[in-house]
Amino acid sequence: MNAFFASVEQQANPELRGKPIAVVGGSERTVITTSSYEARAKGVKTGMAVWEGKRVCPELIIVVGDNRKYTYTSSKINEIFRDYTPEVEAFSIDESWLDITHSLGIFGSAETIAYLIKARIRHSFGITCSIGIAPNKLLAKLASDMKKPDGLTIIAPDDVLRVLERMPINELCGIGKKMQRHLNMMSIHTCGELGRCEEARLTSKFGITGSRLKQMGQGIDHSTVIQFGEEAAVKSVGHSRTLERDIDDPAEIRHFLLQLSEMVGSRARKYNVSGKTIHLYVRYADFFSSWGKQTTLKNYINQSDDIYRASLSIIDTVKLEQPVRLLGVSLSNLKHHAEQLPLFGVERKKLFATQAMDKINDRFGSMAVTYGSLLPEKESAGSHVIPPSWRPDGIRSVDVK
DNA sequence: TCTGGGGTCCTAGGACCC
DNA sequence: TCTGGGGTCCTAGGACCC
Repeated sequence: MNAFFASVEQQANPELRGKPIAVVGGSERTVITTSSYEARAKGVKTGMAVWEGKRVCPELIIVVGDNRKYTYTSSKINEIFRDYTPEVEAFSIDESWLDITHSLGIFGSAETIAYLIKARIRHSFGITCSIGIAPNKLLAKLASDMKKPDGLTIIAPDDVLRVLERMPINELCGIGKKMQRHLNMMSIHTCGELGRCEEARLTSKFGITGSRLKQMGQGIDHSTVIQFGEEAAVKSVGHSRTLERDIDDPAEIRHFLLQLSEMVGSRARKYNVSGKTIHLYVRYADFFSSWGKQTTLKNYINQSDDIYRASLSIIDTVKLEQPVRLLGVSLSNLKHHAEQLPLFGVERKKLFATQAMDKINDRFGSMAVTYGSLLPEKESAGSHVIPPSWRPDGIRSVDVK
């Protein structure tokens, strides 16, 4: 989708149409997550602080995002995709891959399907998208980025090498700033040059990634489209929060750790996972210095207070050098189970209490019921996030071990 | 009033076991 | 007395994506 969050907001509120708008988060130190094309024309970019966006575009309209709108719209759009092939993989909330190899006989050509999809999305939701048609996922993604907004780009099999010849390497999904710099220093600037580079030269510098890089330069990608329900199981569940102001009071830090632990715990329980590695992340007030520490326990846990205790045990080993800007807690080394583990005695009672809490919070919003010590933060607590693991069908598949 | 939040994958070094 | 090689698990950190 093009400028997805901003487009959805402009549809929801006609007064925003045709105007420069920026969608932001709810907290004080938020950044711009998406801006409309009208705003982009003035230089507004994703990741900018709000004041920065206003500086380059004084008439910028700030809209606080509503993730439920976006997840709902995304689900409906993916339903449209599945009218054309069951092989649909959601890459993020606003991007999907469709393998239409086996649909061509029914609908005619790839181009026909693309036009049908574009028309239906425009008709149903009033938003535009850019579609890329190509022999594989790497090239389809590249093609979809070549014309925005409202694009349709086809890279035919016998056209691949011609398109790649002068294409800058950083246009490929997977080559970021650092990799671009490394390759540039090796005098590799275009995909054509990357594809022709001797493999040994790349592998000696990048290891197995080097072989993959050469293939990318040649437009080779053997990865398959992974349908809903077939995705790899989640590997970690985490939350982090930039605090409204920098803090150094240990009691306040513990307070936020409990809040994060509850957010992580409730989501882990919703996914039916527990984990035995807890990772704590701290960013200091100067923004640049930060550290992460992890600890691995003997047992798998997903109760909020267990996660909280583990994160305390980590932070207690550290002497904080500065006030804290951001705190993060994440749970990994996960085990997926079909249902809660059987427990006895106090643990069993605690489980029932937790399940009751989770049920209430599911219905009335996260943190409708929470730990007493978190009450002052009730309002700002669990904001609705869209993790990358978010899928139109709900959560990712579960591996039952 | 500087600069969010959710992930995955890869590498490197150390501990430990056989 | 001094020594090899395979493997797993753990921690820390970086690059990349949206």
